[in-house]
Amino acid sequence: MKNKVTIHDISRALKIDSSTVSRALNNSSRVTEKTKEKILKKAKELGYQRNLLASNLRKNKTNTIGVIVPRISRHFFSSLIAGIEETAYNTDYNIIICQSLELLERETNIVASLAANRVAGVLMSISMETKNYDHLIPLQNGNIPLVFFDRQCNISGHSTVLIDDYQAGFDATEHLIQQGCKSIAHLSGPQSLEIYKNRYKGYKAALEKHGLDVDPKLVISSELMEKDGAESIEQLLEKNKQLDGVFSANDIAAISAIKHLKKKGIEVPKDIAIVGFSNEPISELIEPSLSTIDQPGFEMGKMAANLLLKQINSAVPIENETIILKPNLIKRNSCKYQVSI
Amino acid sequence: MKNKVTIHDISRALKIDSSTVSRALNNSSRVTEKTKEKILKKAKELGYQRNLLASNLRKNKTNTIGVIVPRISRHFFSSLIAGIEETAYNTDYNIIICQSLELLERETNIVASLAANRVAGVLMSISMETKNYDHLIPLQNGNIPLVFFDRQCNISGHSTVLIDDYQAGFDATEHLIQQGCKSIAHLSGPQSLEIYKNRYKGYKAALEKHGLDVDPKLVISSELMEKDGAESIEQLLEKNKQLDGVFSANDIAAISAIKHLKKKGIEVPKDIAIVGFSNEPISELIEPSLSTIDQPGFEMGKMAANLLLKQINSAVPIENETIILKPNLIKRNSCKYQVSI
DNA sequence: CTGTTAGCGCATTCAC
DNA sequence: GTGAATGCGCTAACAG
Repeated sequence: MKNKVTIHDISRALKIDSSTVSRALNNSSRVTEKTKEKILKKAKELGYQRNLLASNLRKNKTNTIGVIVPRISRHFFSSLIAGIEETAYNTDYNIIICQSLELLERETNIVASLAANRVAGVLMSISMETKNYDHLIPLQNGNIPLVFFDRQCNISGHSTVLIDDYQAGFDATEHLIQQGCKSIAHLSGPQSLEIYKNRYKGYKAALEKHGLDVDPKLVISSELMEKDGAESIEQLLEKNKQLDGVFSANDIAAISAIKHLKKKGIEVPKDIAIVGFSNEPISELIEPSLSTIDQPGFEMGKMAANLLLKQINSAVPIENETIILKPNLIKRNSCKYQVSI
Repeated sequence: MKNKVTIHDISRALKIDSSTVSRALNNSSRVTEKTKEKILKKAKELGYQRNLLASNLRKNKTNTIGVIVPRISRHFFSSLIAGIEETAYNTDYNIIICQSLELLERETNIVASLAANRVAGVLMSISMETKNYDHLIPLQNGNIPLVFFDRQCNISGHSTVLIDDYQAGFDATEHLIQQGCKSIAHLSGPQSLEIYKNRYKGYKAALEKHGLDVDPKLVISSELMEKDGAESIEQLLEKNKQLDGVFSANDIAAISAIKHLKKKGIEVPKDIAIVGFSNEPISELIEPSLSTIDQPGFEMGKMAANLLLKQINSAVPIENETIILKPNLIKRNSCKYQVSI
């Protein structure tokens, strides 16, 4: 049986005008408690359910925010989404989740779809493929606020939440140095993305601080996918006589590299420490000696959502903010096959 | 600058009635190719963007499906969501993601909200707290199709996608037996949920098949949260002189139990094998000996979404289906601290 | 405080 | 094939 109960039904049943019913249902102060009660009672009796579509159309705003991530199933992003959902739930917003899969074409379609759905705002982490931002125009046209997270975007006019990648790179590398590593390699990502540039800068800075050379043979850039980790570590071993530590700019490549080493049973002169990002609860178990630098995904999600809500709820355009979160180095003991950040 | 371009604007500009514009934009066959072209051109020129809110209100249906999971950040669910998103994207649907956090109250609110938003359908995995299903009535009232996944629900009239939990429990237990374990404990979940009942049944069946006793002292039910794993393993060690293997009904508890054992440096007479669900890419690294039973989350998401779409797109109510996916036991060598399923 | 009026933007009847 | 009229369900403006 279809639910066709509208405010008019309860208006008719009570001989009260539908506008008053609407007001009562919205808990307006300009309705007597008595009539409010009567209306609410009748509404429940008839099984009334507000049609938010109509309400949103009339008000020309929705209670939905769009979220675009490269890949939902990566733990950093899923915990980030959890953070967004948490604050959205508390403020009566829904979230629409979309994944770009690092593809510009998908990102373009998604943006258009979100704009057509008149979302109240958009939170996004741009794809690796994205080099210019024409596809974001529909949001601009629709006057839809946009907040970036994790991956920085070179266009002005938008708030951003980032992790201090420089610091993360620095901390990770310094940690390896403190464990006695001298010859430390770096698996880096596409230099078109700020996050990888900054992690690399942190790596360099830590080496320099401790008087170690920055050897180009020790740095390999890739897309940091599954296959890249194994390939890169292989190359590194070939090219370098000595290799004490590896700082990986993400977890996927780090894990792949470790798997590769384990599979080949490679014993290198010194322990290898590999550092990438991961806040998997499970990661602790990999090695008792594991050190990690946690990316605060959940926190970041909450902050990004709050930033966006501020924009949504302010009548006038407000100043953009950039929030930089500190990564969290969790040190453990030795440094064999460490997976971290 | 606000995007206020409606079909009326392009109607006015072209001196063609808005209804024709609407038809053209919907690619109706009852519009000349010529006028269609003119209209599409003008639409692009003016930067027209269809207002899906209005369209949906008029058609009384949306292009959005709601997804309710206990917790987004658990890998099984996030990869499941990725599967749902994939098929949704390909069929021009959006997905609204909500997490119940295993709380009935939240689940209730979420259901009401989705109903109010007139989603086209709902995919859900009920929370552990959910014992009856009154809170699903809004969906029924709204005639909104509902498909369950992962966790079975004892009400009829809905399609379901499940993993063969009996088989998973059986496989995991038999694997432990084959590794030489005789005294195998089981960390089970709330017996109100079918999945845990069935995993337990599989456990029992495997023991019986191999002529081993089913000892009640070896079975502990809990909510399988972080704290439960450690507590349960502690209790098991206290109560049992011998303990060769443990089959854990989920990964959270299993990981917690392993951590606890490692922390206390407990050496038990024989190896302990702990089996829980996890398809983390990282899990392989925990122990070279790790065996896992993968839950096909992505696949399940796709299947569930397809089932729902079938319901949504059929004019008449269609027969319910139950799809049972096989778990995937990936055997590795020894059986020390195994985390799987 | 409550009722009246008038749309939000679109799609779907009907006519012609 | 196209136009004119109508209303999806709700809220906001204005009266009173």
